[in-house]
Amino acid sequence: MIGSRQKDLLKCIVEEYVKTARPVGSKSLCKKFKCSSATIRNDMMSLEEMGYLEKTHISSGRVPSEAGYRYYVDNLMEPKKISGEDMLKIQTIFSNKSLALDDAITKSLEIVSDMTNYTSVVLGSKSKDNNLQKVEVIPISNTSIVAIVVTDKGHVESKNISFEKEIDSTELTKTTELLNKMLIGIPLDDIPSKLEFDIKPIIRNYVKNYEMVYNAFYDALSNFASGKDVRFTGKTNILKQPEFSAVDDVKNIISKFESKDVVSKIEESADEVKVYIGSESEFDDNLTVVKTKYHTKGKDGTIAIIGPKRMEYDRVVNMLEYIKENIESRE
Amino acid sequence: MIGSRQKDLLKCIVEEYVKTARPVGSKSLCKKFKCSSATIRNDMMSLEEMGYLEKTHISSGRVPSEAGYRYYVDNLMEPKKISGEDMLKIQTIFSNKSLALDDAITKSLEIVSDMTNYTSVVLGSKSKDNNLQKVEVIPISNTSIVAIVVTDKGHVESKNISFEKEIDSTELTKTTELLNKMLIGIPLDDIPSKLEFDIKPIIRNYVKNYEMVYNAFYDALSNFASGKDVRFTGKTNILKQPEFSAVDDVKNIISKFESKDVVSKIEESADEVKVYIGSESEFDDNLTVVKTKYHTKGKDGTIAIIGPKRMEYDRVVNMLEYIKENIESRE
DNA sequence: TTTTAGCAATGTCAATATGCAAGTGCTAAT
DNA sequence: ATTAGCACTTGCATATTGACATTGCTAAAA
Repeated sequence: MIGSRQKDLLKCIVEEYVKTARPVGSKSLCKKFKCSSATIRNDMMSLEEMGYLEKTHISSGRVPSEAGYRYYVDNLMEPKKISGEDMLKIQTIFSNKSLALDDAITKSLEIVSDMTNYTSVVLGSKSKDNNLQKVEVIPISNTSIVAIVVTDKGHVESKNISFEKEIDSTELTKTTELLNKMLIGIPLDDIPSKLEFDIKPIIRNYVKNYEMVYNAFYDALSNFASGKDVRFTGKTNILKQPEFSAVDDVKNIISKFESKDVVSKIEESADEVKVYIGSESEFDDNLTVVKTKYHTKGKDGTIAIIGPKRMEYDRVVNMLEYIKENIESRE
Repeated sequence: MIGSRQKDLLKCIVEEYVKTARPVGSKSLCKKFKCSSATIRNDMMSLEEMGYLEKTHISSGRVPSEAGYRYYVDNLMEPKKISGEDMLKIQTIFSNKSLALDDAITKSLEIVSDMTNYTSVVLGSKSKDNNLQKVEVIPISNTSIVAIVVTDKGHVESKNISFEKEIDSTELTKTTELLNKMLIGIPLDDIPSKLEFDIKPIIRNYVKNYEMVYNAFYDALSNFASGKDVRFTGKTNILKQPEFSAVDDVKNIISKFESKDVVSKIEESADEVKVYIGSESEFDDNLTVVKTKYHTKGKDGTIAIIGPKRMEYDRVVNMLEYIKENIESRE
């Protein structure tokens, strides 16, 4: 079992390493623990045997292992009160009522990125719990229109639709009316099937060229249902961290940020703030992702901070909690 | 003056260096020019004195200088017919009429990115020559609405607007009607001043709480006028090029791609395909930007390819020309 | 039983040396 | 105008070295 002084020691080593990015030697901890370096070394050895510490090479100081960070986050870390100044900045953003919630979230995470030098991500799911509020059609020319779809949560998507042949405007109006009559209030997810099974049979009967019109709307509406929206801030911040001084690492991380499946890797289902260290992150073994789901009337989403494993866990966790609170308490 | 064999030599050196990324030595060119390495060296020396070649160090082979590339592009490069296969891919995209032009452009540049391993950019200006077609207002709740603005070219922008107090729906309708009556057909650029000087005096008289409503619309509409839309493809492609093997270069380039003023650096005013080498690019001394403005009925924009100075100029220029043609000939 | 002092062992890191390969500039001969 | 020959310069990859940090172990001390 891990002893009490060993816990203190592990905590010290993690925090020291987070601060300096250099392996921590036994000598440097003598004063703090009022004992000799040999004693520290003995404890270090135990901690290493338990898997909490590692050496970069045989005669280096110790560095926390993934398990070490894990233990630190779960058992040792003390909540670090977010500074008054930082708190104020974030609060100011959220109390500015004229700022749309989405923008407030993005802005607050920009601040966190700046303060921490990590990368932050906002991931909003558009379709969650959204019902169709209105379909609008605006004619642009004889052969093209813009279809606009609005949900009851205020999300808007538009699609330019071009037709092969000239389109009759009364046909369009009819179709639009029909769509509005039958689809208002329907959850976005249900729309594709509703279109196929309820609308299609009707439209076929009283709109000529119905296929052309129907296909266009089908495209526009079902596209909308699946949209996800990812916003990174400070993508390059993380590259400033000293652990990423090798070209390949840098390229690797950047290309992971650009990759298509970023959404699935970041999306979070837990309601509390959770910490995924290294391999736990499913993202990159050298990175830690701290994230949480937020939940508002209008929208669910994920906010996340991405940094090196050597991260200021206490600070980041608290900031994220604070932002989550601000998001959710803003009615 | 630059002699005829020297021109051939410069051409060879550029093309060889583009292919191999290694300084070109005199010996390697003997066979091709049917003379000894010493002769080549003499010519190389002249070319160096004229500023077209450089050495990386005193005993290395030669590398084209910026002026060398410039001369190559302006005088030596032969148009390299784009391969039938590549041509087909691009044509297929553009002939698919159901794909919106915007998407076709993006897709075709994705292909170019893949084929060349450079980075491509599409930059569309939203406001250019766009006139307001319609303003729509959709109520979401008692205190919030979505304002939707559509232009005659089919661009759509929406903005969520929250009000401090409950909003009267007839007030909104009145305002919307007024806006539509007075603004339809007006170029987007002129809208902010029109709002301020023509609309404000009227609205003040017959809408109570007019300030709240006015400000919200002012925000939404003037924001719209200034939007630009940038889409990168293959941001990390360029990092695969061997010249970017130093961490700092990589970080530097990535942060330039992320920076806010990317638009102004990429935007092009010339109608032909133009090549900006190194410092000419105003972007980064180690990069070349090949770009052109395209012009369609609906929209102007810029397409660009970003690569190392050591770029396959002939190939890239031709591809861009081909895509430009495809864009513009698609009525 | 726990802690400590002392010491050999082992690794990093930076500076220095060494040899090889590539390619040049110059000179004198063709 | 071209060429052959040669001394010279540099990069690069590979060892060599010494200074330094830190460890593990052992045996003595608390």
